[in-house]
Amino acid sequence: MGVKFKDIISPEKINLKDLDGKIIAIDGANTIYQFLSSIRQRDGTPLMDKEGNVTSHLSGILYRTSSIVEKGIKPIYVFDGKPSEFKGNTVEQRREIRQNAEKEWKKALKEGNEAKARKFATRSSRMSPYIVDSSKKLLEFMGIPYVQSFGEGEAQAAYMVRKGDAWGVASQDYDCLLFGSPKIIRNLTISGNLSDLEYLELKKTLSQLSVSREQLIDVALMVGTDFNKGIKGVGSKTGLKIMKKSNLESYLKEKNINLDLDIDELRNIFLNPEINKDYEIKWKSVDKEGIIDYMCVQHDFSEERVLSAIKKMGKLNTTQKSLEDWFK
DNA sequence: CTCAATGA
DNA sequence: TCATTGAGG
Repeated sequence: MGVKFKDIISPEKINLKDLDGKIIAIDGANTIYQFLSSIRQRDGTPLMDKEGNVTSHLSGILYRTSSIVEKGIKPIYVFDGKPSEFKGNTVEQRREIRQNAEKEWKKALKEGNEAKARKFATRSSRMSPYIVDSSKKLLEFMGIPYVQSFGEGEAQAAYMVRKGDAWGVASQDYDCLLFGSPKIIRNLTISGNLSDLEYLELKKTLSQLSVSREQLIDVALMVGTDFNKGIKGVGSKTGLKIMKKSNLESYLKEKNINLDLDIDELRNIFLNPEINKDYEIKWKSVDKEGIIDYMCVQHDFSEERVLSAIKKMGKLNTTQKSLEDWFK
């Protein structure tokens, strides 16, 4: 879910056109999870091929990626590696929520309550190895590069932006700020064409809040992150106030609160994450035969629609080819 | 979520 | 051109 910073963040509204020509590192886990949650029938059933394999994520990746490529964006997907040992509680909690949601979904289906069914189905989405593997496979056919992180994908993506390999990170999670991504895009959708696109700069955000990145991380630790529970009764606004007149250690001491975790170790998750520096970014031309076999033959997608998506990918290939030709 | 058809 | 709607797999 990420840290709850919504109330203290003031994003800029931007247009898709503003991203023309930009390399965007896409938070794969975040994006795919959203596809799995939202691409469903009215009763909550996900899209599936004839064999019953879920295909919602493939639909989302194919159509959104081809559309943003058509708009001039050069995407790189970034996948999560091993979850941090601190994430254990969060992982466990999410599994419970998922399992409960699945029960409620089936119950609502029996009752014939479509709205309720969909609501719970949305929450039952799960990232299986199949989901990740099939996503990577599709990206390979599409010629879209992806990077495998060692740990958190957001940390890897942030590194890539700092290094200049990408212009910004696309993710819904504010965690990217904590990981130090200089630029963040939220709501990178194709329907959110009009004005929903949000743009955040780390520098601007910090100066608006009058804190350092280190202080913002401490605010997050008070509010609660995927890696720790946080302090009861402290939200982002309160946390910010505390940080401005005190600091985390003093506050904990003053209120006699024990976080039960090594604070410096928590800070290090954001400040010194393990990064995969051995990656290659290259956009290739679409494997038209491969993509049609994979999507249409193996997963029952409409050939007409897949072909139209392939067509949109053309923008990327021509730029890439002309560049390659130039250096030959 | 995105597509494509539809009608304003 | 734009908003709406049902289907997609």
